[in-house]
Amino acid sequence: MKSESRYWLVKSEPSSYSIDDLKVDKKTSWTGVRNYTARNFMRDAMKQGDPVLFYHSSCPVPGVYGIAKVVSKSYPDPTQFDPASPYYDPKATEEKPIWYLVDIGFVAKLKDPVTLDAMKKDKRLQNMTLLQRGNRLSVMEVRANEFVAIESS
DNA sequence: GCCAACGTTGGC
DNA sequence: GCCAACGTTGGC
Repeated sequence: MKSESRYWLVKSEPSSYSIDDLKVDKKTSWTGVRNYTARNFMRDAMKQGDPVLFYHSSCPVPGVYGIAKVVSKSYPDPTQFDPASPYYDPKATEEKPIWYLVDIGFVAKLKDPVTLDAMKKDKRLQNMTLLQRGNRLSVMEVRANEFVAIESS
């Protein structure tokens, strides 16, 4: 029996990694997430094939710029073991990793991004986690209807 | 560059 | 286990 997909949103600063970078790379490992809630989503809940909204943050026009999908099972984030990496975590060991990630694959770039401003004005999106006050999660779940509303707009 | 909101750390 | 201090995020 095939399980239902869940829907996700990942944030990235386009100056460090944009939807155009993902289009070129085809897929990338989502390294550097150092928040337990976001880690738990990647480690425990994100499954291969799950659709993902690709959100650009900290840029002139924040918003959803593309569609991606989960293309791997979860596995330990290798940057936690690398002393040269800004994401190095001295408390993590190969035997007892702390941080997990999934690979994200390119699906499509939106012809017109769905801007944060437009999302705030869309009645269908009022309950989105992204729009809740003070939310800073870099990986979060999206409801199916919200995903469709954004993908098809 | 400012600042509100939030997560994490560490002293007690 | 509390909570103040600190660091980070991210929109503006």
